[in-house]
Amino acid sequence: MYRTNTCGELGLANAGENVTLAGWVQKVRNLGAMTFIDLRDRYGITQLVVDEHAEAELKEAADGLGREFVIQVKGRVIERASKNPKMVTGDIEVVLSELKVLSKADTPPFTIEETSDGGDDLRMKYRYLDLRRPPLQRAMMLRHRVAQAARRFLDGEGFMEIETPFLIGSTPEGARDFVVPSRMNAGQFYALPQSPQTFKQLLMVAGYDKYFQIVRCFRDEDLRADRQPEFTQIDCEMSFVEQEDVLATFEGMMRFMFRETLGVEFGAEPFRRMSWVEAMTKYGNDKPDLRFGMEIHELTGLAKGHGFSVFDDAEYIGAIVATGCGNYTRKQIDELTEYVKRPQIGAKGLVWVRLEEDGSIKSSVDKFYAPEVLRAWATELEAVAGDIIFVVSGTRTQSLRVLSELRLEMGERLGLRDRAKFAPLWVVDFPLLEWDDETKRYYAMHHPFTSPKPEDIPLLGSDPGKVRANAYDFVVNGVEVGGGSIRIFDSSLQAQMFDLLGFTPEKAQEQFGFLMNAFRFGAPPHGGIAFGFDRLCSLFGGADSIRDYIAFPKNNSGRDVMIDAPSTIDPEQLKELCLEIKL
RNA sequence: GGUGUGGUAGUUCAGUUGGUUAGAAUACCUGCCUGUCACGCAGGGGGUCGCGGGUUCGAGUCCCGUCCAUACCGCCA
Repeated sequence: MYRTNTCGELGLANAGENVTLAGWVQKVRNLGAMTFIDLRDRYGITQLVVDEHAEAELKEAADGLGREFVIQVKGRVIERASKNPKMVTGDIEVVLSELKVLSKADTPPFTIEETSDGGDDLRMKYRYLDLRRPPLQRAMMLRHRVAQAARRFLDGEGFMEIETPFLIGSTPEGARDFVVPSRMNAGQFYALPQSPQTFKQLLMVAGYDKYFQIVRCFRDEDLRADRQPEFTQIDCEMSFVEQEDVLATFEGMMRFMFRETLGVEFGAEPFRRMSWVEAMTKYGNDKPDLRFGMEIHELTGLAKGHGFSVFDDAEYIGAIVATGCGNYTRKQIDELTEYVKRPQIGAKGLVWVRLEEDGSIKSSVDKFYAPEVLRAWATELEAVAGDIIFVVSGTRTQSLRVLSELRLEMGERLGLRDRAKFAPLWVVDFPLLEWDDETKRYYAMHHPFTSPKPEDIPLLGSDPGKVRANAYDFVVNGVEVGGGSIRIFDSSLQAQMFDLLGFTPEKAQEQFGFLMNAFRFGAPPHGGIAFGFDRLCSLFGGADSIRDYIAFPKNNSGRDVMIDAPSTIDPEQLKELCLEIKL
């Protein structure tokens, strides 16, 4: 037996016991006649002591230890002479009688501590060392708990966990596929799934009316802090349901998971709902952060026609109110102006109106607007003395985007985006289609199997851009945590959708024939949702990046710097696959 | 594909207007130390200043190119 106890569990109650411990050497403190060793495993740290009574051999063994050596020790638990209240095991220590080195260790390239001295790149290269650190261990534990909570809830609701294949066919719609060459079918390729979408729909046809899977998905697109080429979804689908049934079920799941993993309760009120149009109009964004207000208001009517050509020529003029920021200095305003003028945001400028405490009004456009006009803006915006109004103009789309970014930045500056606070939201009534100017065609905003709202079906022929979908996103704190839809289960409606999306019947048959064929054999009405599991974990953990919640993530260029992948392959392998590389 | 930021000791960073032998902290090694827990004290070793080119009497520092990392934009049905 390698150990009788872990390094996190011994306390005063164990005093006097003879124990065997094993773990990694965190730190050796040699005081001359006595030596302290911090022994670490994933449960905690226990202090070992080699005292003045120790035999020379033991003393020597202790002095020969280095950081991260793996050792096994035997000794007796005693109450400490000087306790450490900062440690869980700080009341006791283990007086050693035996010490055995199980495995020596090179000096690690960075410190294995709560806060490491290593940079991101280095820690990624030695990920297995970084994973020894408490923050990463907490993250992995949180991920485990989130997964188990989801499984417990779904199992309790009668959902079955069913696996779907990773080697599937490529579909050109949507994100780029990762492809895998087939040796046995020379010249042909599998693709890795971007999601198990079509398979879960086939499972519905097969009669497994409540399915879920915590499943890896693959997308060959550029990375972000919250985007990895392989990521995990909690993928769910149900039959004989309408949108309300799906929302009710998964609102329940989210409440359960927040309660189980964080102890957060949301009260009896149902989660807030907002149409896509409302989200875009009031927040400039389809995933609004509702931890704070600061809604966008349109000023086009009030601000146009006063001789200020920037506004007079604009398609849209909109504003937000920063409460209590009327004392902003020129420097602070300039900073914000620079912020919104950055190329990623792309504002042309930022107009401000300050409502002074004495009732007067100052603005950057005083030349063009009389105080009464500015006061009318303030009334429209419900701004009061001490507030500042920021106004942005341009095209509607661009201005809303700028206002959205400005709102989030102001929320950040004013400390309104509290990580301990959670604002859940369903965004509903998404448009079914999105027009693309470049290719002059409609694309499915969600995916081509999303059903239109029944009352909007007549518009499919006349004004497809106006058709709303039975699609919904689950948003928390401005993060899109999940999304789904009620699917089309009627072959003729599906054919109409493919036609709208520019598929010829032959092309549709070629790519999605398996699904359409299946629908001919009795398809139940169905719908579902998928949650971004990594994002849920980072949301629960209060982090912006999902990388800390993935044991072995890829870096910004999609590389695994630890195993150095991707890499070239052997010419023999290429030959077997009938592939030739031309760069 | 694009924009910003960064690359100097094992590690995290500083390095002035271009100027003597490139520094600090930490880690590592040696010695001392009986209550440490960020142990302490004394000493020591450790550098292709990412790489390539250019300007200059002289480049870590300026210029050009390139590679790597990172955040974002495009992209992500």
